[in-house]
Amino acid sequence: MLTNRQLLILQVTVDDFIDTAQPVGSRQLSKKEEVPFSPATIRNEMADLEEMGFLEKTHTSSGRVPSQKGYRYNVDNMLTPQRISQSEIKQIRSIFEERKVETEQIIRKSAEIISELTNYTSIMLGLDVRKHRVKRFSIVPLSSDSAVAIIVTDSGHVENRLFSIPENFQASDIERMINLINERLVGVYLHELPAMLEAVTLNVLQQNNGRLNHLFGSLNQAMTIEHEDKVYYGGKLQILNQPEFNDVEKARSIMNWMDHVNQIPGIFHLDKKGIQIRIGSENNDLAMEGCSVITASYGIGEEQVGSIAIIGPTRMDYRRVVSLLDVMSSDLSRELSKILHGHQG
Amino acid sequence: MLTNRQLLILQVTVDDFIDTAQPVGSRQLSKKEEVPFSPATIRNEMADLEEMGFLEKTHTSSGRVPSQKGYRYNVDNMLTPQRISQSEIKQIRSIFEERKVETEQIIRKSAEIISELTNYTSIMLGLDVRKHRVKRFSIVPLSSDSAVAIIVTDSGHVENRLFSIPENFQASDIERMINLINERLVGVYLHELPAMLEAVTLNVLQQNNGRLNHLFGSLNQAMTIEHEDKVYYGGKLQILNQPEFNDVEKARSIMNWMDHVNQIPGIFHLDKKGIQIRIGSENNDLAMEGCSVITASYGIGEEQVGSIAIIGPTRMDYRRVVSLLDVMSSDLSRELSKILHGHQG
DNA sequence: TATTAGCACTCTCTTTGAACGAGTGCTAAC
DNA sequence: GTTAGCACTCGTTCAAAGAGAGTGCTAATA
Repeated sequence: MLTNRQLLILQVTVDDFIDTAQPVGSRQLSKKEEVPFSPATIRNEMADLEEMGFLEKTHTSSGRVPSQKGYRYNVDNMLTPQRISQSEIKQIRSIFEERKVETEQIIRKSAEIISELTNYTSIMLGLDVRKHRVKRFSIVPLSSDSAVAIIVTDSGHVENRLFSIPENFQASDIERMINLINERLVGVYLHELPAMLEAVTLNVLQQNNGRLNHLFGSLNQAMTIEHEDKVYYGGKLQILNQPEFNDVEKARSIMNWMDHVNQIPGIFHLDKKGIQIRIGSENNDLAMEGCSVITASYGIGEEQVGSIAIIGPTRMDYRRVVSLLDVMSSDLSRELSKILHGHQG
Repeated sequence: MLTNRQLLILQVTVDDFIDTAQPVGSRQLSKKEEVPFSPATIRNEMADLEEMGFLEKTHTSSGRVPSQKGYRYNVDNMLTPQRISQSEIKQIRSIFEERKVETEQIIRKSAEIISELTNYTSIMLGLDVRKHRVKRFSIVPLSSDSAVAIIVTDSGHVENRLFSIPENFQASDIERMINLINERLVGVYLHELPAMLEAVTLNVLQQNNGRLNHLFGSLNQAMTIEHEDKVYYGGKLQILNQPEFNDVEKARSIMNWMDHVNQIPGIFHLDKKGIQIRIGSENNDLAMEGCSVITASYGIGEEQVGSIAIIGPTRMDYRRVVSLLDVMSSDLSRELSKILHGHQG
């Protein structure tokens, strides 16, 4: 479809614009070693590329700028991986150095480091607690009418909920409840928990334990509270360094988007494994006009447990970011498998 | 010190500038009903006020703008409380309507609402967990070499820490440990916990329980991890609406300040009760040049347990914010006392 | 004596137009 | 097929000019 020369010119134009943020002119391009053509030739090719929709002009006599389609083509067909230097790999590995067992710490630090390496803002989704399994359930009464339910998962995560105790229940009732739940619900996935709890409640009712029924009812209510995904940001303000966000209005809308990113379906809950790139309007959000999001997922074995996102202008260094995310996600997968399988096994 | 007329002119100038963000001129002032003087008179008075340091000019022939000293004087001597409308009070009360028992929810919502009411950014410090008391301590082993320690406080807050189990310890050892700790440390303040745990460890050692000693050592280590204050933001982007933050550089530095506010001593850990106002450089931070912070503390009984901060430009509506914070903090104090005393009693 | 009107002056902001530079499209020459 | 040349377009920068808002000072006024 594109001639080799067009390919070259598109590539160099995109690279140059990513680098300088300035529209690329034909004269300027022809000065580069990689481009052994005269400005006039380049102009002709650029005109063709523009006609095909890969390049755009900001005004009649300006240089060219890659269009969204141009970036897309570049990303799909011309993206050679960038070599990640040893020192950068070392920096990534340093995340796991401290023998941290707390996955939250690891994720937090990962977000920081990937942001430092890319100079873009990163957002990481915390491990999806709903995929953890119940290890131990317990209840601590606080007063005569309230108690806190605690669930420890096999990964060491602790969830807790306050719930109220109906009148006339005593410690012994609660003791029985704890036992009932631990008997039946250990090993259950957290996302199955509300349903399973419901089932246990029903069972209790059938066995004529009518008394306990109220207690279970109250607990059920507390447990159904939705869990909001926890997100960790790295270099939240990096995005403001990009010249395209020099406008406060633009900056505000992107910051706002970032603050609500966990409520946006499809950003993190990827169906596909691996790395995904959304350019400009592909994000389906006006606030993200001019922004690209690159997401990578990592997992334990075949199961995908989390994802990383990098936010930048469409004029983003896709090559570098993709390569870095590649290293990062596979390292994360490996290390988390070690840590969590250790616990599970 | 100031004549009544000067006082009036200062007041009106401050109010007008707070409202419009434009330098206030003599002609403009003389048009107002409250100011029955000619522009020339006003000019004379303004010149005097400038000489005294209460007003400033942005350039030789501009109108006047309150100086930091001007705001300070206004705040200290001329701040009449603003009446808070019934509907606003209703809005504040709505925080407590849902019979939430989870203090975190209450604080989160408070941050939102105070920000909505003021149109400034709010920051709230979560209840200081170190002032809670241990209600129950427990340990859940995750694998042969790790376990999670869980502390439930009298307020229903749950703290947890992963720690590693040295070799050759069994469930029975851990059982003994839990019992030892629960025997001695229930009722202890969380901030005393590390020291108390240390004491228990020593005691264990003296009683020739040398074996358990290692286990305690590992736990101690995990428990000393510093607790970072949890902060909740309301309307984080409100500050960007203010014209003084139209500059991205300025916006970045204030956002950065906000992100690290919990590491700044003296913002939240007030010694004084009540409402405090820091204007511009009184915040001791270059990033906060041109910003004011108003903090209010709330508490349970005599004990101060948390605080609210409102961030805005120095050109902030002090009158309104102070009045709102007043209502808010006393409401919070009252409701939290109800909830937490309920548990403690 | 306190207040005000009048006036010259200052400074910012906006508009205007000219000069400049970078880039384009087209045509003709290579 | 490629390139040199040329007229043209558009954005940017700069200086000058004018408008507008405000000031300080002085003299007139109540």
